[in-house]
Amino acid sequence: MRYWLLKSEPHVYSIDTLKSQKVGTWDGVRNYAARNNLKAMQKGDVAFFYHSSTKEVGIAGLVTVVKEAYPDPLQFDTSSQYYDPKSAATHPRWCAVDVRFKKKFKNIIPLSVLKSDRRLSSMPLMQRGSRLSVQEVTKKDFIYILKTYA
DNA sequence: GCCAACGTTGGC
DNA sequence: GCCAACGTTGGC
Repeated sequence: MRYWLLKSEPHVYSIDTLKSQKVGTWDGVRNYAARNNLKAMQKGDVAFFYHSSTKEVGIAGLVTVVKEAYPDPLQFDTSSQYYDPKSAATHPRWCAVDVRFKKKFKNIIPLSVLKSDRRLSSMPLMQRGSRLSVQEVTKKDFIYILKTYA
């Protein structure tokens, strides 16, 4: 079992949206490193739902992976902003996973709080310029964050 | 295959 | 809105 962090801009897709859907599709990832992480996710893995580019930047809650990587339908949808003309149906370039809502924290765990915790300084999230939207989190860091801040 | 230009991400 | 970081594109 592995642990992850999934970034989303809440005005596009928020934890509240997922909560009302119960199960949602994590699609639109168009970065190879992030995609490779999506592919590595397994059913039952747990991930932080992270809100980016918003007033309250930070970890909003928890999700579980319910469907492992499959071709992201949006890459073939010419009306989607995620359409990729270079992706062939026979060799899809991008993938999506399905996640189930697990928990919304009472309060978002702010990025600023995580950054001020020296124990977490090695997390990719803390590195300047780290833009990866799908990151792996070590078990140790994941449990520590849950216990300490959630 | 190099590398400059350009685009995007995302915190602040 | 600024700007640093970094991925992608495309000319050569």
